[in-house]
Amino acid sequence: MKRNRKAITIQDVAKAAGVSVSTVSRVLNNKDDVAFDTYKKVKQVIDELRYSSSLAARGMRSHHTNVIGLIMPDVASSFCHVIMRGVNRAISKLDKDLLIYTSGGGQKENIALHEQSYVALLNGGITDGIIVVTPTATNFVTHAPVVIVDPNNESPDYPSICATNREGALAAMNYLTGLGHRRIGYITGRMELVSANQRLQGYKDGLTAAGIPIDEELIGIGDYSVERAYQCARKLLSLPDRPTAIFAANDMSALGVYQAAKEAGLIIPRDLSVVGFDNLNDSALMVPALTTVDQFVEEIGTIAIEMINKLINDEKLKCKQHIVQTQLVVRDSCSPVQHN
Amino acid sequence: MKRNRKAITIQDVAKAAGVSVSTVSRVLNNKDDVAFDTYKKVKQVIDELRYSSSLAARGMRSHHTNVIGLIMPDVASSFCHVIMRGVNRAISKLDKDLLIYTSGGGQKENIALHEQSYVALLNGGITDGIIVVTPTATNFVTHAPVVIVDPNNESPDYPSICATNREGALAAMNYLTGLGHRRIGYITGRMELVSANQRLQGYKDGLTAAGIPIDEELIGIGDYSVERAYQCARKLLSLPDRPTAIFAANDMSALGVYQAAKEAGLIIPRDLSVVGFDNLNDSALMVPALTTVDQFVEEIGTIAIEMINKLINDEKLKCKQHIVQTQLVVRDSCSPVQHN
DNA sequence: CTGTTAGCGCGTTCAA
DNA sequence: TTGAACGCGCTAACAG
Repeated sequence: MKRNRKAITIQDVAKAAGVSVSTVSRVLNNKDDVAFDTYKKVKQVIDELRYSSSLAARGMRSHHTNVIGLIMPDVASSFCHVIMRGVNRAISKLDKDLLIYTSGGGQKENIALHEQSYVALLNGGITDGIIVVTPTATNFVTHAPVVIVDPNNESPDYPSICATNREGALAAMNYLTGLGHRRIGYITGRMELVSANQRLQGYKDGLTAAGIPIDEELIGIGDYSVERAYQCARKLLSLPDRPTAIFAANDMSALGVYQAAKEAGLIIPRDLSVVGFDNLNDSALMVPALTTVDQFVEEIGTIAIEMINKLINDEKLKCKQHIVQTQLVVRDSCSPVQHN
Repeated sequence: MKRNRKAITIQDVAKAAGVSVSTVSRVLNNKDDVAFDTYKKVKQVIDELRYSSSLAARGMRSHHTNVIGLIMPDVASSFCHVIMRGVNRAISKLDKDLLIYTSGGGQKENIALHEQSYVALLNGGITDGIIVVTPTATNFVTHAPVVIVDPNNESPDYPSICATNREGALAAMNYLTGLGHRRIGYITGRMELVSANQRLQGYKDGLTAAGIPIDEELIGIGDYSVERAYQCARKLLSLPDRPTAIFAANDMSALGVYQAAKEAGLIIPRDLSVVGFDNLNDSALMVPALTTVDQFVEEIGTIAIEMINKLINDEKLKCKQHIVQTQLVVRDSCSPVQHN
């Protein structure tokens, strides 16, 4: 491999083709006022030199780059993967490119700063718009549009996408109470996010609807991670009057419950019913297959792209807050409550 | 939210602070030849205006950006996640930033083109160096350094990182043959990659070492995906003289085997032993916990960053091809062969 | 210590 | 239809 220390510029192409830089520029941008012969020749030289114009310079000059930025809280979670997949698929139909940044891996404190500095970074002429997923930061400095997936409670009203979290959680709870469960534990998500609050609300509403009083002891504060959920589940399962079912705020947390249950010698669903939220790929593969609330994460990614794209094109959004319907998916992780 | 259509530039800061742009630039880059008072004032104005310098312009001018690019084949696989995690962690200690691009989601044919266009894009002044993971493309045009994780067979000798795949696979095979297995199925990885070939070789060497002839019928061609592996496993398990053990080229493929086994009514490990490769988080959570070969993926990500960083600093690499040791991790998915 | 000047690579006028 | 000149936002060289 030859590592050409110097990049080839539009100038090199112009020289090699015997034309001026502006002509090359015209060819690059498919302007139609170029003689076909010139066009052909320049094209050929471009290929030969394997020239590719500099995103930096292009963006700086023309103030748009056809690149969309995506800022994710982490890379460990399936949720993020699926978002990425949706985003990626939608964008490939748009003839735009995608640049991703991850703010994870740092301290909680720094994440917000990272997020903010990254929207600034991406905005420095290399990105036309940015999608931020489950932000820790509440505010961003940007001159390009921003769309938020699952916004922070404190966020000003950026355009955003959210699922019907409360309704989904409620459906799950109705299912559980319908099976006869009355001691139902709950493990929350990252409570600074709108989604986590809505799901918790759905849990509470579900109890109320079934005439079951809310027992704060049955609510563990999680953060959408396996580890945290595992800790919460351990605590719940060691309660004197332990719950017969646990509703976890996302599938990862349900996985934590599985672990804790296994450790406690409890068989799911015989001894403990479990419901998750998200319906990512993993949930169908878990043993037993996890009953969960589908929030069509991939679709969320797709919609995010559509929204940001409209914003970039200065089109109006039909609604600033886009709502995605959730849906309960029943699998094998729940059973009627055992009386013995 | 106010969306300032016009970004604030270094000029605005200079004007507001009553100094020249170069002074602002000095402050930004922490040059030490600035009077403390001036420094303080400029800093303050920067904060007030919430100014953040443009990566594009900066990169174009100074020819380095402190940003490293990462190009990944997909986002669906845990492998990629873990790589990202390792990369992310290593980079946070370096005071550099990371930009990720995913070439996945497209047709096989296009992936290579995507990869190539992306190294060109990232190289256009916005990235100091690039890491490419399991490339489909074999060649890249770039003036900045490139490091490859798990290179393509056809790749020219870019600096790269690879695990001791053959040795790891051999260890797994020795373990299986040690348990008495003689009909051992194998599901390959993406055969255009060095890793996949080496693992297959380890499988074959393992058989040979145990005096077992190689039966091509027992080798299914996978691609590191769950789906493909599932298909292969189905075929293997429906063989008249079906294998008593299946070695899958990665953990995802092992998951596919689990599915096929379940469908066929086979209990792991009683009726079928399974070994994977990678040891990603998932493998410990599978039921039964998967015996697999750890290839320290997170460490690979870390090393990739170290390598690209040296290259960026024009330091010499100790070795162009970095080798990471693999190690067999025994869990619950294998048992001695049953004679009945 | 600070300001002035000259580009980085590119797209976009405006003339020719 | 093409080319020359200008400026995007920034840093580095050189003056002062």
